[in-house]
Formats: sequence, structure tokens, C-alpha cells
Amino acid sequence: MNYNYDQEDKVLVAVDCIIFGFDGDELKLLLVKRELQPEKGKWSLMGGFLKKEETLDEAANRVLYTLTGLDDVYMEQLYGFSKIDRDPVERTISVAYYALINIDEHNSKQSDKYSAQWFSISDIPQLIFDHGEMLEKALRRLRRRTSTDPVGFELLPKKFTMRQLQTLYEVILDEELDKRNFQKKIKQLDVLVKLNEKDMSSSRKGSFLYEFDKEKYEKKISDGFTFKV
Amino acid sequence: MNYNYDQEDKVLVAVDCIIFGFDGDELKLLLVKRELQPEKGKWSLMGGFLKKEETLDEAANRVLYTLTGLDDVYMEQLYGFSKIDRDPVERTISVAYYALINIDEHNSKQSDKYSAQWFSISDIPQLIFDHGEMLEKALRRLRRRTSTDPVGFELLPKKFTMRQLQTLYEVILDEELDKRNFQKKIKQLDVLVKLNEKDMSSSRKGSFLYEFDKEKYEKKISDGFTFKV
DNA sequence: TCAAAAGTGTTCACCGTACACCCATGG
DNA sequence: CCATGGGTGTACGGTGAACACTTTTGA
Repeated sequence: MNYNYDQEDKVLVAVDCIIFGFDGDELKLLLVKRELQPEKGKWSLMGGFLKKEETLDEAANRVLYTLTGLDDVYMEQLYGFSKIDRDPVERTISVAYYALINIDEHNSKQSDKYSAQWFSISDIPQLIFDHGEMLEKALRRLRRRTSTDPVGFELLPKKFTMRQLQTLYEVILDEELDKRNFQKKIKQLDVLVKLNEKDMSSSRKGSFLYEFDKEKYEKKISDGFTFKV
Repeated sequence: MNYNYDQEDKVLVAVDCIIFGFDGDELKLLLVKRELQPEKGKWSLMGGFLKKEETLDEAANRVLYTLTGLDDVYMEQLYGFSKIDRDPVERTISVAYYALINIDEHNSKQSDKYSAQWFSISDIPQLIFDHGEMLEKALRRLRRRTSTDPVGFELLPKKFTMRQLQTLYEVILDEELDKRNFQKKIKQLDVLVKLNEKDMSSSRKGSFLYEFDKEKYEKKISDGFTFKV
């Protein structure tokens, strides 16, 4: 029996980030143009290698921060991808993460050091390696999450209208929802604060703005409440 | 820009298997006694290191096969664990898998080369490293799966009674279920075959045996059916 | 005054849940 | 004949889904 692991193989471990945003109209994905061979010039998820002295979560946050300047963002580990030749350069396994970010907040910080670009989810270019597969999985997970946790709010600005929220759910779930049923359900959740303030940009009448009440939400969760949106 | 990854860190990647079984009465976990320092003699999930030329799934199946002699088993990747000092010997990340096996089939093959032992889920000894955390996560995942996919059948022998099936669900979900409602729900799923055969071991009257009809299940799934048990 | 989006309730079908009694048999 | 587990049906409440009209106001 060995008392160390000297004879074991070591491998490169990457993290790749599936970064979702919402522009009020469509679900978006942030991609970067790959700067090195092979597949140079193709679109890719933003990724990086795990360093010896950091956890996967830290690596994923570092990658996200490097690209967007954002931290304190909703992020969740998705899956470990490990096909032998997934990266033709060298054996690399990749742990994918997906992140939900507020697209406006991001745009105010974005540099295009990495030639990053937002793509509509319905119009994604071909991605390198197994990144397409990662995206698929992230989308499925996001859809599932959406109907058990109010993750949608992560994608919206602080103040938003019911219509924006509904549109967001519609693009995530890829189906149309009934306005009345949607509002009923959301209001039942009782985690929104209706502000005394209207957004006048979308109609003459104007629509009330809401805020997500995170504290109330946390409290409900800790009281054993489970959300089903 | 680099054209290779020479400057990147490589790390040890382990897989650890959370192996569930069911003895007709309780949910069980298969553990091994750790044979090397540190924490020698303590109980541990069965694990192994990812080799250069295999995928994570392959590694997990290899580990499972090595311990149990079983392959073709329900197995699912769970999560990547990566705390810096999770393994005190050396920096190692571990991708956990959980498996559902038929405990009888296993017992007929078991050698105790690895001092493996089944433990009731309600009476698990302290585990090494972060294996306790892995188990927690696996249990949560199993509970969720149980109510969206008929995974339970993986844990039962080919022929089983309704009572066994119900008990299994009860121990997984950790709550009592109503016999009538349970049978109604299960029968609605329409993936069981009632056999012309009774199990006489549990009562004088005897109870009918059922088989899971995997083909029917696959067909339903591919027709877009979603299960909610 | 009209166009365009906001806001709002009711009905119905279905599903989950609670609940109790008879059946068959071996001892 | 009786003790034990097996097997079955109904009633009710809650939830999800369908559905249409009025309000506001800037142009």
C-alpha cells in the first residue's frame, strides 16, 4: 500500500463558464474568440485552468472576473467533462460552471480585451471542443432551476417590471406564459416589493417597477418554504 | 499567447463512489476501510484516481467494478469537490459519482478484498475527508431523482412486491406514504408488469410480484413523457 | 380619439391527499 | 377462527390552465 500518490497520473483541469445574460428581450450568452490554435478565431466559452492553490469555485470566479470585471454573481457548478480528446492540445478535463449576470452591469464594465461578445441563445455560432454540449446542459439546468428557485432575478436589473420578468421566464422556458396566471403565481411567492415608481419607457400608461426582496426570500427558505415558479 | 499548456498546473483527479443499496428494509451505503495513512482504519467511500487514458465515467465504473464486480449499473456524476486540503496527502480534486445497485446481486459477487461493508443510511460512521459532504449531496440528489425518474427500480431485485417498492420510496424520501395513493400513482405511470406470481414470504395471503418494464419506460420517455412519482 | 401596453378574476379540470374496510391464507 | 399483511375506491380541496375586458395616457 502506498503512503503517497506518486504513481498516479495528474491531468490538466480547466473550468469553463457558461455566462448567461438577459437584455430585456432575449436570453444571451457571452462568448470569446479563441486566440490560439487549434480552432483559433472560433467562438468559445470563457475558460481557464485550475491552479494548484485554488478551488474550482475560485477558479470559475476568477475566470468570470477576468472576463467581465464582475464578482458576487450567481454561479453554479454544472458538470465535469472528460472525453479523452475533448481538447486536442492535451488531455484536459473541464468542470463547467454557469453564471447569471446582469447584462447592464456587465456592459458598464466590459473591456474587449478578450473580444467578448453577446449572442442570442437562438443564434449561437458553432463552439469549439465540447462547449456546445456544455451549453446544452447549462440550458437544461437553468430551465429546471427556474421552476424551483427564483434565479431569474439574477439576470434582471434591480428594478424591473412584471413584463420584463415574464419575458425572462418565457425566453428561459422557451414557451409563452399567460400574463394573469404568471402574475398570480409570482405574487403568491411574496418575495417582490412593488415600488411607487413606474417605468414609462414601454407604454403610455407606464408599468410599476418591482424589486426582489432577497431577505424575505432567504427567510422563507430557511423556514422550509420551497419555491415552485 | 501560448500554443501549448506547459505552464499550467496539473493536479490529481480522483473519483469517489457513493454506492447505495437496499435490503428490503433500509437504504444502505457501501463503505470500505481505508488501508493507508492518514486516517487508516477509518471508513471511506470507495475511490480511485483518474488515469490519463480514461474518462471520469470510465474511472467511476472501474472503481465500482473493482469493488463490487458489477458493471452496467445506474451511475451518475454528482459534483466536483476541490477544497485545497480535502486530501491531506496531496492536492486532489475529486469528482463524486453515486451508484444504485441491487444489493443481492452484489452480495453474490462480493469479495472482501477491500473490507467493504454495508451501513444503514441512518447509522453511518464518520467518514474521512469530505466524504460526508459527498454523501449528503448524493442523498439530496437521490431524493430529487426519485420524484422525477423511476430510479428506484435500480435498487430492487428484478421481481418485487408493491410493498417493497413503497418501502424503498419511504426510506429514500424519509417519510411515510399512503399505500393506496402510492399504488395509484405507480400504476398510473404504467411501467410495471404484474406477474402471475406471488411472493409468499411476507404474508399468508402472499403479494403479487411486479417487474419494471424498461422498454416501455424508454418508449414513454422518448415520446416526451415526464415522470413525477 | 385611438393605439398600445398595463392591470385584473373567474371557472373548470385534474391531481394530490386523506381516509377505512374487506380479502385471502396459514397456522 | 383469527391474526397478518394484501388489496382496493371515494370525496375534497388546492393548483394550474384557459380565457376577455377595462384602464391609462401620449401622440
